Amino acid sequence: MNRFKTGELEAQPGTEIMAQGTSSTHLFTCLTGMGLRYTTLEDGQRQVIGFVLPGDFIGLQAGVMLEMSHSVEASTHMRLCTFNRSDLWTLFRSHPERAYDLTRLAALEERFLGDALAVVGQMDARAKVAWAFHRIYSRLAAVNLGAADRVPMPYRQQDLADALGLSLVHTNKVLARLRQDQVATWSDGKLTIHDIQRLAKIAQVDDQAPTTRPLI
Amino acid sequence: MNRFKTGELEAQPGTEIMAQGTSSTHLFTCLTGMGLRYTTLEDGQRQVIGFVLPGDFIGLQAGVMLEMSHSVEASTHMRLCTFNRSDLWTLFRSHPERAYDLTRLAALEERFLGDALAVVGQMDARAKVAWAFHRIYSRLAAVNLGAADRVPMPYRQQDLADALGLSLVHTNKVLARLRQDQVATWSDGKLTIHDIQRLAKIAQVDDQAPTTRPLI
DNA sequence: CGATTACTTGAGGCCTGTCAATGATGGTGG
DNA sequence: CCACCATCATTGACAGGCCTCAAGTAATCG
Repeated sequence: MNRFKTGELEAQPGTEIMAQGTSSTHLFTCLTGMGLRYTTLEDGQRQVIGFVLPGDFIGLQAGVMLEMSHSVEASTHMRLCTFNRSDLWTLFRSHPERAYDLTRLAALEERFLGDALAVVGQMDARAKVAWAFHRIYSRLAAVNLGAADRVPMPYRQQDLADALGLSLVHTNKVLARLRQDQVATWSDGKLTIHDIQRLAKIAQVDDQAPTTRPLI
Repeated sequence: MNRFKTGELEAQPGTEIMAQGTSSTHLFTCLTGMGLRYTTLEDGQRQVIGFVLPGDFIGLQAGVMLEMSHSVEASTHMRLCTFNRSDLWTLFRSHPERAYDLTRLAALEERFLGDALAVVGQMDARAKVAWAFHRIYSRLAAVNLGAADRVPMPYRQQDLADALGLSLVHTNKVLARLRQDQVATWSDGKLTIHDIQRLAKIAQVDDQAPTTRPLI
């Protein structure tokens, strides 16, 4: 895969890596750091589509369609591995197994989005926040980041609120309650899980082995 | 593409074509009829992930991952084109341009899901319903089904409610209001658009050219 | 040290969910 | 042919979860 790598890029916190509605000649893989995917509606409201973690591929849509449907922004300092979009077609011709991985990755993203949709559509605020915590925690654990019960979560409460379809104020109150109930604490960019069992129960997920992600 | 076709299948209304959490040796393309994709949560609540229309591919997840994250059900009588899952890998080796289409399709689904997430997360009930109407209408228009202002929509109000994260009762009241306001009427499985301009405005979408879908 | 950003907390109101009852339609069996 | 039942759509009443408004604290920065 390194044959297609064209270089590395550093992004500072707050930088917009890809912009909704635009194309891009480059695709990325996140090496270190964390970020956000989000769409902005016509009336200015923002929906956070997902969180970008190390190992994530960025810009598949720009690669195979011509336009990104969402923006990607760095929340922390990020190191990115860069590819040329034009090499993507070459990869499909000469490396079918890599192309297959890419498709699997797209299907995995689709699955994640489906899960998120179910959460945002059906769960109440407490369950939503618990689910987000569980997702962040297990995904970071899968790439060996953070300690046993403490992982980085360098976002703002507003980001979480926009991800879950909640207001900032209500999100804050739910966070306070989860903290009081000794389930999980999120402060200073760190998420600490106090009771993973109860968290999983509130979030309605069975706490099982994480799915492995193909690396691009 | 017909080289991979292994046959056709008929499904009656209410039939579960693929089940969440299971694998499948077959993949499908919807030829005629309409259906639903949905996930069922642990507590029994249902989230409709999307609507299956003629031309849609079914089972990509079962194809490249080993498990479906959602179920697919026929709402009307459906005619399906069937493929063998094992042929998928062959396709990647021998027909890279088809494999590319498949990936584009996956990326398109991801985009649709992202849109849906933004709608369910950010919009109020009236806008949600208007958006769903607009989506169904424009997607069906893209495949030349239905008349100028009237398209088939063979779902139940409960299906729409589960798609938008609303209760059945409230969905019904919003439908009544859209009808009274002469925006759109949905009854007897038919959706009639009275004022596409206002509908698009309520749904916060610019009424523009539909995106073309690669056919598998 | 004023300005900015992010987090916190309280009060009040509305959008939406829940409960409940009714009507409409179609299939089924006596 | 008509009770009987199941499914779906409709409507009203009421409650509650969540949003909005507002104010205050804390931390960072030029």
